[in-house]
Amino acid sequence: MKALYNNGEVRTLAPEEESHVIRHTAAHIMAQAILRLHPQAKFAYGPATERGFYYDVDLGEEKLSDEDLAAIEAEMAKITKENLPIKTYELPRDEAIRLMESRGEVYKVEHIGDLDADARITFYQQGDYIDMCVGPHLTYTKALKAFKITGQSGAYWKNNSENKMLTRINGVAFHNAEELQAWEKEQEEARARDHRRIGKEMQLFMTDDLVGKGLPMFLPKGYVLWQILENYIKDKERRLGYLHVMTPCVGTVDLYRTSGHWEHYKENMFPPMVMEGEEYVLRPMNCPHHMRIYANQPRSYRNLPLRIAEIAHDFRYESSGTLKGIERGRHFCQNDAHLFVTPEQIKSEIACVCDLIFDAYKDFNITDYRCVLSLRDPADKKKYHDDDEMWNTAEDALRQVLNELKIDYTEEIGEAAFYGPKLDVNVKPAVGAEYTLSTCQLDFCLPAKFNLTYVDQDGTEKTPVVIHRAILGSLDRFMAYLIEETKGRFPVWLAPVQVKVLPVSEKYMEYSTGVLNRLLDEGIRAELDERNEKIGYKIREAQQVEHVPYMLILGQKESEAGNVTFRNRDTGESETSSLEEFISMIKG
RNA sequence: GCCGAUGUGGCUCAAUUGGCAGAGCAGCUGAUUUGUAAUCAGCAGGUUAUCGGUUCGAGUCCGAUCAUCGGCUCCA
Repeated sequence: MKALYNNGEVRTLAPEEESHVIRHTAAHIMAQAILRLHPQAKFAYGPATERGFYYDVDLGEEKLSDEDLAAIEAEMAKITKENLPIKTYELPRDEAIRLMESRGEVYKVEHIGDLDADARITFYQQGDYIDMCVGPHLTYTKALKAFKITGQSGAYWKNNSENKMLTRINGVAFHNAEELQAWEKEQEEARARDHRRIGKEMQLFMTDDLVGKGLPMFLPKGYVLWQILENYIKDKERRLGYLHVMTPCVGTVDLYRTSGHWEHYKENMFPPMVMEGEEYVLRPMNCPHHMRIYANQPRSYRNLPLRIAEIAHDFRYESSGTLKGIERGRHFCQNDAHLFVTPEQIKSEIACVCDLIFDAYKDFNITDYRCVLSLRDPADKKKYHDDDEMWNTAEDALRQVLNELKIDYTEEIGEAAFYGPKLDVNVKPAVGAEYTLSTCQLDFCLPAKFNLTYVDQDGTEKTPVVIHRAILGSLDRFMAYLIEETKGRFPVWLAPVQVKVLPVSEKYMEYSTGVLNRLLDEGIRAELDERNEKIGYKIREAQQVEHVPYMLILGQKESEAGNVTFRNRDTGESETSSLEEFISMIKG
C-alpha cells in the first residue's frame, strides 16, 4: 500500500503504518462528504484513532440525525468511487492563513497560530476539498475500501470545556470488508460481555430509579461474590501486617478543608448537611479519617510502617453521563490502605505494594494491564499542591523505585493526584474506555497538612510519608472487570453458586437433598433445583444463565450407588465419583 | 454536566399512512416423573417511562421531565 508524504514523495507503507493512514484518509474523505452535504461546516481536528477516526466539526446551529450520518456515509462511498487523486503541497504561513481564511476555516487558522514559527504548513487536497495536514495519506480515494460511521458526540474545541462544543463524528476504517466485518462481530461480542447485561441476567446487582441513579444494589448472588473479594484481599493484607479499621461514611467539611480535598473536589462531593451548626459531607475518600487515626496517639519510628486498611464506603457525585453500572457509580467501596512510613521505608513498602498487586493479578488471572507513572503538570499550579521541591522529591523517589523493581511503565503528565504522584495499573473493559484498577500513590503532602509526626531514633519529631494504595481498587469496579473478563463464567473459587444439584426427577429429591446438605456442611456454595422439570431443561438454565461451574446430576444410578455424577460447565463432560472425591475436588 | 440516540408486561421483541396493545420466554395452576442445552395444556400479567399538548381517535405526531445507551469532559 502506497502513501503520499507531505514532501510530495510516494512511498510504500510499512504494514504497521497502513491502518493509521487508511483511517486518517477516511477522516478527510468524511470531511469532504460533510462539506458537500453541510456547506457551512468548519473543521477542527480530524485524527485517526486506535480503531478508526473522527472529525470535530462546527455545524453552526445544525444538529445531525442518524439519517444525516447515514447520508454522510453514503456520500463517502460516492467519493471513494469517484477515485479522486490525493495531492499535497506546502504554503508559507501567510498564504496558508489566507487560504484557510478564504474557506472560512477559523479553527485551522487558530491551529496555525499554535504552530511553531518555523513549522512547515502542508495541505492535502482531493477534488475541491482542502485540509491542512501533515499526512501521510493514501494516494487515491478509492484506496479506502471499508469504513463505517459509528456515531456522533459532543466534544470541546481543544478538549477544553471553556471552548465551544463541536460535533464529533466517529467512524471506523479497515483494510477490507472482512476486517470491518470482524470488527462488527467483535463489537457484538463486547456488548454481550458488558457487565451491566450479565449482572442483570445473573441477578448480581440492580439499580432502581426510586433509590437513585448511580446507586447500584448488590443482590444475594452478587453480594456473595463481593464478600469473596473482600475476604480475599483482607486476608492477604492481614498477612502483610495491615491493620483493618472501620470508620464512618460521613465527616465534617473541616476534615476535608484540612486535607485540601474540599478545595479541589467540592463540586464532585454530595453537598454538605448542616446539623446543629456543623457541616457534614458524605465522604468521597478515606485518607483524612485514616490520618486522624494516625494522630490518635504519639507515634515512634518503632511503630512504622503503620499500615491502616479499610474496605470503605465512599460517595462521589459523579456526573450523570459518566455512570456505568458498578464500574462507576456514586457509591462504591474502596479497598483502601494508608501506609505511614519513614523516608527510608518508602522503597521497600512500595515494592511490597507492587508485589501484592501482581500477586493478586496472578490469582485472578489478570494479564492484560498497563502501568502508568502519573506525574503532575508543573505548569498547573492550581490543580496540584504548590511545592515544586516536594514534587520533585516524590516523583523521583517513585520513578526510582519503579526502575529498581524493573516494572514496565509509561509516564503521563498531569495524571497525578493533587497531593502526589502515583503508579496506576490500568485495564481496558469490554465496552468503553480504559480505567485504573490498582493504584499506589506517594504522598509527602497530607501528613504535613494534618501535622502528623513520629519521634525518630534521635528523639526529634519528624513527618511521616504516606503511601495510599488500592489493590482491587474499588470492589465494585473490580467485580465489573471480573464479570467482563470471565463473561460471568467465574472460576470455582469465585462463583456465587459453585454446585447446582439437579435431581433427574422428584423421585430422587430425598437423595439430592442429602447431597445438598453435605455440600453446605462443607462450606460449598450449592443450590438444589427442586422444580418439576426435565433434566435437560435444568442443565440448560444452570449452564446458560447461571454459569454454574459444576452440576450434579442425581438419578436412579447415583441414589442406588450412593455416588454423584458431575457435569463440568467448561468442558460439558460428565464424570461419576464418590461424593467425598467431588467435595475435595471443589475445595482443592 | 454536555452532544446524540432510545424508552411497549420480570426478560427479548411485534403492532401498515395515527384506527380494538400482541407473541415467545419467565411466573402461576394442572397433567407428566423424566438421564445431560427448552414436556404438554390452561391461567394471569400493560395508565405503552412520567406529565402535558395536537386530533373524532395517539404506543405512533409535538413539548417538557425522568431514566437508559453511545461518546465528550471528569475520576481525589
